[in-house]
Order: sequence, then C-alpha cells, then structure tokens
Amino acid sequence: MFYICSMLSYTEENYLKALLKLSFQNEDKPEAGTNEMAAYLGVKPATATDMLKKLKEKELVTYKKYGKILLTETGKQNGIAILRKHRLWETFLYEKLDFSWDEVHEVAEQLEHIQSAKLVDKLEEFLNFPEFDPHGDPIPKANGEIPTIDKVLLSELKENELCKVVAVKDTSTLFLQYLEKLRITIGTPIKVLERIDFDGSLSIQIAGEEARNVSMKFAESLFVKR
Amino acid sequence: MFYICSMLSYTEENYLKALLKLSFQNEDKPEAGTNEMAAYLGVKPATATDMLKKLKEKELVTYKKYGKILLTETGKQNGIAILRKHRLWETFLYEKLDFSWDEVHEVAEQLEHIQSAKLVDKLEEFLNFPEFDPHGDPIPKANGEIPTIDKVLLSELKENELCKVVAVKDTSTLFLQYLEKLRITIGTPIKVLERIDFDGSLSIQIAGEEARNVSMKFAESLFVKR
DNA sequence: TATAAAAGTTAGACTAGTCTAACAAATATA
DNA sequence: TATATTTGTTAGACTAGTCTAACTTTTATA
Repeated sequence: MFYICSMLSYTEENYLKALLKLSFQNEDKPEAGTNEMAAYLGVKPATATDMLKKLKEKELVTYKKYGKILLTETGKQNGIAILRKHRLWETFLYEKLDFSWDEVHEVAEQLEHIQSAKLVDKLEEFLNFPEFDPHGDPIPKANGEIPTIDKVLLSELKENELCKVVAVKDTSTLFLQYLEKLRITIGTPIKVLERIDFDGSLSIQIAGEEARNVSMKFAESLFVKR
Repeated sequence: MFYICSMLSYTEENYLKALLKLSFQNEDKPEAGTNEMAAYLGVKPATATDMLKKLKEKELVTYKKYGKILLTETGKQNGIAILRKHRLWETFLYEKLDFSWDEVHEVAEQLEHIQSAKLVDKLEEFLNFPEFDPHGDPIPKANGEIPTIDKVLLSELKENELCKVVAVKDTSTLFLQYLEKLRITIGTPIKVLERIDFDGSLSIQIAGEEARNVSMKFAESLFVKR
C-alpha cells in the first residue's frame, strides 16, 4: 500500500497520466501502443520509446520491445494520484474562482503537478469531498478508489425517455461552449422527443424548454443518467 | 506598461525573484553580485553567470562582465508578478486551507510558477484583496504597486512603548514555531516593559499576559507598528 | 602600491527531454 | 504466404540547466 512515489519528474507524471487515460479509453484491454501514447502527449514516437525505458526501469510500466505498454499497480496508483489532483483543482477553479467549464483544464494541467500531500487533502476537504469534477468525471479518493456512476450516451436513449446530464464525453472548448449556449450543465434534465433515423440526430427538450434538434455527434458526446 | 512576459522558464523566474529579493535586502543599492545570487539560489557561481547572460539577452537585467547585476524595469515587474503570486498563494494556504505559518512557503514556491493571469486575479478577489500575506509582507497589486506600512523592529522600541506585531523579518521554521508557542501572530499587541542593556534582551508583555524575557535576536526578528 | 584574497568567467562535461533520419519488427492484405 | 503498410526502435544531435576545474579581474590589505 505504499504506492505513491513523489520522486517523479513533471514529464514522467504526464506519461503516467496519459497511460492511465488511454487505459480508460481502451476499456476492454488497458494497454497502449508507443505511437498512440506519443500522439496523445504530442511528442514523437522515438521520444516515447525513450521514456518508456525509463518508466520500465522504475517499474511503473511493464513492456517489452515491440510489445504493448501496461501500467504496473504502482504506475497506476501514481497516475490516479495525478488525476485526483487534476480533478480537484478543476473543481476548485470552477466552483470557487468562477472559471468557466472550458477554462479549467489548461490551468489544472499545471496545478496537478504541485507536490504536497497535505495540499491535496486539504483542498479536497475545502471543496467538501466532491465526487465528480465540473465535467462530471469522477474524482479519485485519497486511497485510489474511483467513484462510479451509471451513465449512458444521450444517443442510446429511446424516444420519450427522460434523463439528466451527468458528464461530458468530449471536453473540447467548442463542445463545452456550445453546451453553455444551450444552457446545458451537469444536472440539466433532458427529454428525447424524437429520433431521426436518417442521420442519427435527435429532437430533445432541454429543461422543459421548447424542442431543439441536435446532431448524432452531439448525442454521442454527452453522458446522461436515465 | 507591457511588462509581464509569460515566456519565462521556471528557472528564469526563480532568478528574477531572487534578484528582486536581494534588491529589497540591499535597500540602498539594489544591485547584486554573481556569488551572492548563486548562494541565494543554491547553485554554483558559474551557473549564475550563464543564466545572467541569458537574462541580459532578454533585457531583464543590465550587467557587464565583472560588474554588478541590476534588474531592468521589465525584469523588476516580472519579479514583482511572481512575488505577488507567491504571497497570494501563501495567503490562500493559510486562510483557506489551514496551513500553518511555517508550512506555506514551500508549497507557494511551487504555486508561484503557475501561468494564468486570470487565476492570479481571481484568487486575489477570492481572498478579498489582501494587502499583506501571513508573514505580514506586502502583496503587490496587479499593477505592480507594493503596499507599504511603517514598521520598526521590536528591538528599536523604548521602555513602556506599546505596539502591534505587523510582520516577521525572519521566516525560518524555528522562529515561526517559537512565535506560535508564544501565541504571537500578526496583530498581537506587545508592551516593552524593560530593556536589558547588558545583552540587548527585552522584558515584554504579550497580549496582556505576564511578563516574559526575549533575546535581542528575537527582538530583531519581529516587525511592529507603534 | 604590490600582492593576496575574493569575486567572477570560461571551457568542457553531464542529464533530461526532445528531435530527425534510418532501420527493424509486426501486422494486414493481395 | 509474400509483400506492403504500420508500428516501434536505434543512433546521433540539440537545448536548458547544471556541474567542476582552471583561469581572469577586481578589491582589499599589508
């Protein structure tokens, strides 16, 4: 149970976090490839290969030449610790400092690397132990547990189904700003009025307002709870 | 008035801050020497020389070989911006997250490098535009102005003078913890009962409690307002 | 004022993280 | 299954920031 190692560089932390995120994406098999990882981090594959050797040396990942990359338990816990910090800071920025949905990420990318166990725990307490961040993503607990919530994509609902927004799948600025324009936020109730099979678009009712059409791309970017 | 440049590295920021701090210390002449600066930053003089060339290139300092180092106006404003962040974060940690006097500095050293103009200004607003940090040091305003307060060392007071603690000169953990033990904090009233000429020590009354002796070293580490 | 001491600089080397270009292995497909 | 494509690795180079060791300039002092 002595997983979190504080002697990681800024860069190493970013690699671990990327690996963790990729493992969430590829749910069935939590591995990643070198190119995939490099693309995610915005570096060249050669660079990723080098770092991988270092992470392997430190027993944070298992991998062999030309093989897939997998986080060790230590690597995973370290990644989770960073994700925890990231999401707590996002929550702080959104709730206490009036940052908007799409502004929090960039600053949290920096704040997540601050080293101080006390700071993280005090921050969590100050925020009243939030379970989800402003995007609806779960905030890992101090022990590494990650809260869950059952959610489905808006696109999976049938006609006449009612739901509440619980998270965004796409966190791009464009999408988040569109959501703000539609006055959709975490918790907003939505009713599916009609499904247009032709292009997968939906006619929905947002918070009891008048009907509005949204694209399939939109419906596949929003998580809701029935 | 377009002073703050955001393209400074973590290290460059530290050099500018060090130079600014040294210029406060050497009040009469705000210059510094290479060795002095290196010592302050915990690097070797050779390293400081290299960085100086870089800072000169960027017009953040003026200096010539074997000469003294002086911040340019741009350099000074950048230094002040970092100091502002440092002291705002210290205030946040102390007031909102219950950090103790002597714990805030280390974490603020990291937080001061977060790049986001919005963050700093929102933080200042969230803290209600504090003028002084937990150690009583002035927090620079967004425009670079630094609040002042007239303060003297406790050691300068005469017998029977009354005062209030406004800042600490020494910010070492040992001193801060001693202050906590004595239940002295910013704002605590103190009366000088007796000055012992033999060793410069004082007999003082803290917040109306019974008399207590403090050393000359102590009296020279605490700033008060008459 | 000559010289010793202090202060500052240069040259060359190292590490972490990055790149490009060339190559090797694995996989997909004709 | 042979080959083309994709994926991943190696080698060599670069930058920022650091070091040590040797050297130079300034300053303090005998």
